[in-house]
Amino acid sequence: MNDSSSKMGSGDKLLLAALHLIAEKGYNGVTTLEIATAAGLSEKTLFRHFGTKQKLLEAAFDRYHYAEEMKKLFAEKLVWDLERDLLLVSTTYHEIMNRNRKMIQISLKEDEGQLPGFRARTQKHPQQLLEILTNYFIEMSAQGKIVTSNPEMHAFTFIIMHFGAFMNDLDAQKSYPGINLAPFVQESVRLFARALRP
Amino acid sequence: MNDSSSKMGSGDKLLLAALHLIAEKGYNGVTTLEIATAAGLSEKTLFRHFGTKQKLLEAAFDRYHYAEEMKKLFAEKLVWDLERDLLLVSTTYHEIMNRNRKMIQISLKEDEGQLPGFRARTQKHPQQLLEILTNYFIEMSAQGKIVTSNPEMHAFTFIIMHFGAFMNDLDAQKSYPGINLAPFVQESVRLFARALRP
DNA sequence: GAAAAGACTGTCAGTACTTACTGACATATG
DNA sequence: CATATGTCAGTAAGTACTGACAGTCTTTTC
Repeated sequence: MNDSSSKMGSGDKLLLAALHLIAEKGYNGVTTLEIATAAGLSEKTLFRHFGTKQKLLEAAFDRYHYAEEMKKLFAEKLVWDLERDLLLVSTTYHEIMNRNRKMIQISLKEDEGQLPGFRARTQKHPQQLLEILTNYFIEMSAQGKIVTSNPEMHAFTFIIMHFGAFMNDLDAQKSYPGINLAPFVQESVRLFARALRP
Repeated sequence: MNDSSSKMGSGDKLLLAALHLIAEKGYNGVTTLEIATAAGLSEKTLFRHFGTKQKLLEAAFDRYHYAEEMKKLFAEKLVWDLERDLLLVSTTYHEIMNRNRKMIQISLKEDEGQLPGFRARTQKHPQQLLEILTNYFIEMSAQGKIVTSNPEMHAFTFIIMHFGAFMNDLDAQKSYPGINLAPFVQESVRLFARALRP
């Protein structure tokens, strides 16, 4: 049950345990004692490090939230081949979403009131991706390589589809347990490419 | 803040208030006093009706969970015209998901441990739909009306796409606030029909 | 190398607050 | 009278958080 390979400092052990447990049972569903025990430490140590339970969560968020600039990520990598680029976009999407998996779980469970700014940060990536993909579709359409009557809606459709798949995958108790991500990504990209071909 | 039109019985007022608040703040994030007050009643009345907080939630679930047999719903309505049928499937999907909106929010926030059987029931519809749509694609393919190399995966893709859109719409703080459901449904169906055309 | 100092942690007892839940009694409504 | 509700006071448990003290381990210093 314990991520704490013995080399980690106490602070990190606590942060990881907190992230793990809060993602699973919600902020109000976990006690500070539980978190400390899961980290293999005493409750006292938890408070010595972070002062309050709230600050512990905030610290965990600051420490383990990955936020790259996506535009740079794509600026050089797009090769203006539809299927190839869509595959790049979707795998990148799933990579980032997976890295922020726990964060996303938490922001789904807690309401905005108690976690100021939490949502905004977990939603940054999806929004950037939508912009990028919309512009990509517009340019591809101008180049005559695809047909899009509505670039933004199509970009949204593409991303929200992967968002759905990600959500389904997020939970141990998922709705569609038989389906894995990798083949889905492949097939969905193929499908989309077919839909947009001139 | 109050749904309680004066004609409702106390029991229902409480159930609705509970549903509303738990969906918003989570089971552990709401107190019995809050629920009772929101219903315009005293806490005592709450306990007289339901005994415990747990039973209140369970009662709310039993009372407000809509679970029709989807197969019957579609048996007569499908007309074997791809675009028309996909539109029917997706609008029906969104209708049912919307009716169970609060339930789904709750089952997302709480972990399985505390709500036995909750998940299973909110996931019943999606699973039935996948079956129906898969069989539909197989039959349509046999009739030569569409091309599907992988009917189940394509059915999954279609549904999970709408699931994603539903999730995005579920929250006040959604990731893509500019996009409405109705036009999305239209466009996504058109797109899908294009992708599967022979 | 021994000793002293400092940093980190555990134990334990305890406080203050919240919250699910109860019992006794009064009130209203039909 | 019967049923449904409100008020109020109170209990028992859980939980975030604190203070005092002791132990261990590492680092510094003579």
